[in-house]
Amino acid sequence: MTSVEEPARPNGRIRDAARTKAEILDVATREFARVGFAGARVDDIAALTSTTKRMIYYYFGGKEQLFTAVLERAYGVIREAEQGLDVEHLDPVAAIRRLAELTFDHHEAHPDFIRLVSIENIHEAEHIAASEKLGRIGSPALDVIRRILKSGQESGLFTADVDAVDLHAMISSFCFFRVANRHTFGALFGRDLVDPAQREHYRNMLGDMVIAYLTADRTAG
Amino acid sequence: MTSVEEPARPNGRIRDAARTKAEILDVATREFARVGFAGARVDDIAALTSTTKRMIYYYFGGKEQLFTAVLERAYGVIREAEQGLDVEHLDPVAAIRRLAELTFDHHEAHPDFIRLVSIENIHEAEHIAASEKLGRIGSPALDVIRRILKSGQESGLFTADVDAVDLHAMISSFCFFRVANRHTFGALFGRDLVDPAQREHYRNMLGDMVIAYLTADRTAG
DNA sequence: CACAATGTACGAACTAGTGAGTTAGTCATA
DNA sequence: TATGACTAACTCACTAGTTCGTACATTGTG
Repeated sequence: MTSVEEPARPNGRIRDAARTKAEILDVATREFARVGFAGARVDDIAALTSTTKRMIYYYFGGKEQLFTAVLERAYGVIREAEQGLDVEHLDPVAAIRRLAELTFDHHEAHPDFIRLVSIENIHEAEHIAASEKLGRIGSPALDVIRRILKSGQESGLFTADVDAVDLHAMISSFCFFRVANRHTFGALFGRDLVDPAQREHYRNMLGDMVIAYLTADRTAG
Repeated sequence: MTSVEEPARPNGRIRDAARTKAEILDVATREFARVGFAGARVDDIAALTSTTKRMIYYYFGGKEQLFTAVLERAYGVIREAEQGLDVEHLDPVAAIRRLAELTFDHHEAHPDFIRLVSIENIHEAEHIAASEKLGRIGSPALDVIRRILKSGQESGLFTADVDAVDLHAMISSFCFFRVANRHTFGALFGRDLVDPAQREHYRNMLGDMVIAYLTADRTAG
């Protein structure tokens, strides 16, 4: 998330378009994540900024476009995290585990992002579809998975028939569910999946699961 | 007048409280699942029924309680499906796979339920918390998992340190994500996780993953 | 000055919820 | 079985309060 404390302005410039836009995005991210798109109020978002509602319309055009801008930035953050991943020097097993843990850590650290994605799915990804920016971004994680998978399969460590997108879905499933469904799961089963005391346990469980799947003998029917 | 306590009016059902309530619940389920709690309009729900908005307030008290009633019924459906599960005669590996497939099938067959759960998580499970009915229901699936797990661990087929709630979370993760995040995943990675042609593939993948995890050798660090 | 950036005030449309009255079905009793 | 009291089920019209969006005025800055 871009921080509000922007470039140290020597003289306190009152007018700063970039800062105003960033502040609106910060607040809107929090509000949309908190109560959803329909639940969020443009007036409330404006009130939580140091500017006015007029600026939201001036810079973003409307509530819908504001939400799209929020999504674009949120996806940008995870893409950046994935890009910073360096696993080329690791063996395939360790590399996959490291990648899974990156997803695990990112999802845990960004519950607002998880909520936004849940919300966007309720809206059948219409904002992603409407966004040029989001339409054509790939996923660095996917590229990494492809490379690790290939290397692992060539060396015979991994079973041959595993697809990169599928593996990404598997890893995301676990990490996403743990954060997204924390509340219903906790209420129904009395267990907080995001309890800090259980963090290492679930982090290991994810890695174990993925590695077990990748290295399992699948001959038995 | 042979007064049967069943109001068995074959078709002349002008006034039928049970029917009216059920119809409201049906429509409300669809609407809440479609556009979320805040996005749903009581007037719209009423318009989609053959009764009036006043009846919603008459029977349910308000929008919030209507949503809770919708959730209660939706959770009841999956509980029933779980209750119908008969895996006692199977060996642990087959039993776990069968259970996982039941979850897989139910989630796929009830996307509205998945959406409602997503929505309820955005609301931090406040309706579940407010519901007496939902507060004290257990999960038949969990009981089944406990029994299978114990048997599998005693016979040495499964690794010893796996917990039933954790395994349930793992299975649910995969099944839930596939349906809930279908749209964003599809938009970003160009793959429809609920494509009928891929159904068997993902169904097998789930079983393979769970069994691999349960039977993996976890000695290597 | 020109124009980007910002603030104020307002309104049309919407939205959850209600007040008040009506009709259909039940039941006790003569 | 006819009648009238009673109540659950239902209809209609209304309102108080929101909510998104905008017209218009103003201010700071290069």
